[in-house]
Amino acid sequence: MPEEKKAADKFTTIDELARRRGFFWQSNEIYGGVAGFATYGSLGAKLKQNIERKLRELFVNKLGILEIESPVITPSKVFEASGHIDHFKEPMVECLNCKKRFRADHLLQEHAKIGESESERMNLKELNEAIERHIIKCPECGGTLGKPKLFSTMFKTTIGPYAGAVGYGRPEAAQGIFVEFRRLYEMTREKLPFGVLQVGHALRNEISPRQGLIRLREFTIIDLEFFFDPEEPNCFLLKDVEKEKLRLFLAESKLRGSEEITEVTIKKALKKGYIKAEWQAFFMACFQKVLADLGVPAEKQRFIEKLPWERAHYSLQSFDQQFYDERWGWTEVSGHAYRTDYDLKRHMEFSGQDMRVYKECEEPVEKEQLIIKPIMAKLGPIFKRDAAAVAEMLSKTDPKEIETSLKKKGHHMLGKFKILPEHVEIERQKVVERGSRFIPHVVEPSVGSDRLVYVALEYAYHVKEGRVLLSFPRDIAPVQIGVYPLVSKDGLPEKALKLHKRLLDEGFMVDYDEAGSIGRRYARADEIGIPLGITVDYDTLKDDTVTIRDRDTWEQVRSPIAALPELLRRYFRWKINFKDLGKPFKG
RNA sequence: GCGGUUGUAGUCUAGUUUGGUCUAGGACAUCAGCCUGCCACGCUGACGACCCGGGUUCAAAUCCCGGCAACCGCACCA
Repeated sequence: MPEEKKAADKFTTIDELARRRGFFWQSNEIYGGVAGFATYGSLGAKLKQNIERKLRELFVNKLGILEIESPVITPSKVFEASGHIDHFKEPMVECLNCKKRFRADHLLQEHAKIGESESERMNLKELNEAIERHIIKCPECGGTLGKPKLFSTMFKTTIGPYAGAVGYGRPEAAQGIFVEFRRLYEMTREKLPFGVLQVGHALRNEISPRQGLIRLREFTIIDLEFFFDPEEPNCFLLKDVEKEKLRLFLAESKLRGSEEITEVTIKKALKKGYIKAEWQAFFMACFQKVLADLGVPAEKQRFIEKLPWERAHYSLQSFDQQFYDERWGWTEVSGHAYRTDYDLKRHMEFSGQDMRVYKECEEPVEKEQLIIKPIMAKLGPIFKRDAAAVAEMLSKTDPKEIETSLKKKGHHMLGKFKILPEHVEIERQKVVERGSRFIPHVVEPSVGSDRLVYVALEYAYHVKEGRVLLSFPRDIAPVQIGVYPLVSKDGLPEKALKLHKRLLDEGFMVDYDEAGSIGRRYARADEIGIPLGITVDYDTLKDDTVTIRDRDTWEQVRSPIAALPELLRRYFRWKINFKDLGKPFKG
């Protein structure tokens, strides 16, 4: 905009631009709005779609990852299994005097020497009793503490008319993938490794969301769950990325209080054990590329390793991908967690469904198996009604243990039951093992779509000669082409409208504008990041050629209309550059 | 949630201290028209605002209370 506000920071400037030009704004403004919700306007919605499309192109199209779409509302059982109900809430106490709030369990750990695992298992009543017993006062002012209460950051609801049917808005899209694992695995024709992607809304009832698109209560999450065999953890795509460098901010540096960045190739990061899973390293490289393609240079990116107590309950190792933000410093865009078999294992326990996969051995292994068979004809008369239970116990005990015991002592005690050699038949059987069952491991890259939109905006924002440009990479620009008559008379608008229609018909996102001077229209277009401007002038009427203008350099070339569709298609697929679009032209 | 600051058209803002000449002023944007022959030209006109709800007062954008929201700190951020 005309006067440049030196004082305003980039975030404020972008926020204002976004509202004015219709990228996004706060929802429900007419009622005052509530923090943490945003509505995208047509430009923002398109930008977001384009960014998501790029991710799909990379992961779904090129890497063959499956995409699914599952519901936001999820029965509570799912989050009991996933551990979110236990972990997505915090017991808080408020000081009755100074009103400051504290984590109840943290206070007990610090002031009552109660261990972390113990304090975390306590319910509110126990916490309250423990606080009273240890006479814990407010660490700030010494005031009396109120009763602890839980603050859940999941949105709770009831499903249907029954209050007992509790559901939650999902805080991540991942669980929608884990619960469908069996079917998805069948869809890959039972082959590992494979990945599943989901793009969708997630809900987190943040205590105090600020920062616009960066922290929303309802947002779009892109979760990618990649399943692999922990015994074959090698990433067969690693060679494509192993020479790429990552900037790591390792936990060990953090613990030392250092800000040291370890810049290493993927290969070295794995060799040195900085990153534990190859696939995780691979996806980290992918996301570094994604951010680079959105305009964030490598030196404005880093991966920060989470300290053990900062990690989610399901994670063995986590990195957060951060970009440098002028307002807030290093800000997370994506998280990379090694979730191991945690989720599938839990769903297996809670649902009773088998989440294991079957793996054939390379060669069948012949094994001799020891089998202890109860002779019921003998057990019955001796143990009477306990006979069945004894047989059951026999089957659950390690046969080897029974055999040695019988050999050495002449009997084996099963609880109070004394088993003698004549009660059982010992058999050695040859069994051929053709395979085994195991729970796959998972690495998860997870990225906030809204944050990507913000990143793209922040890094596209430029000021040239006092005018604002959004220099979006050409493949994410919400509008690709502007078509303008040089002046709005002498048949130029008619000619330009025809061209506009034709380009729309070719599948491009095209704007038409004839209001105001040509310079004004270029400026308007630059401000919403339209990469190319096509102008119909008096020569167009004679020879059917038009000028094409580059948003970033303001240079122009001249080209015949007939050649445009093919040229433009190739331009937007990054096959050719601006200069290849036509002959140089001076207006 | 707490403390501080703040809330005027699409955007940025004047006015708020000291209530009344405020029928709320300006700039930019937008729209209509003229103009316009390649980078925000100019002219004419139009549209458009006191965050919401109470209170004090003859009178409230202005003072008071409550709510909501934003910004900055604290806390939270799986």
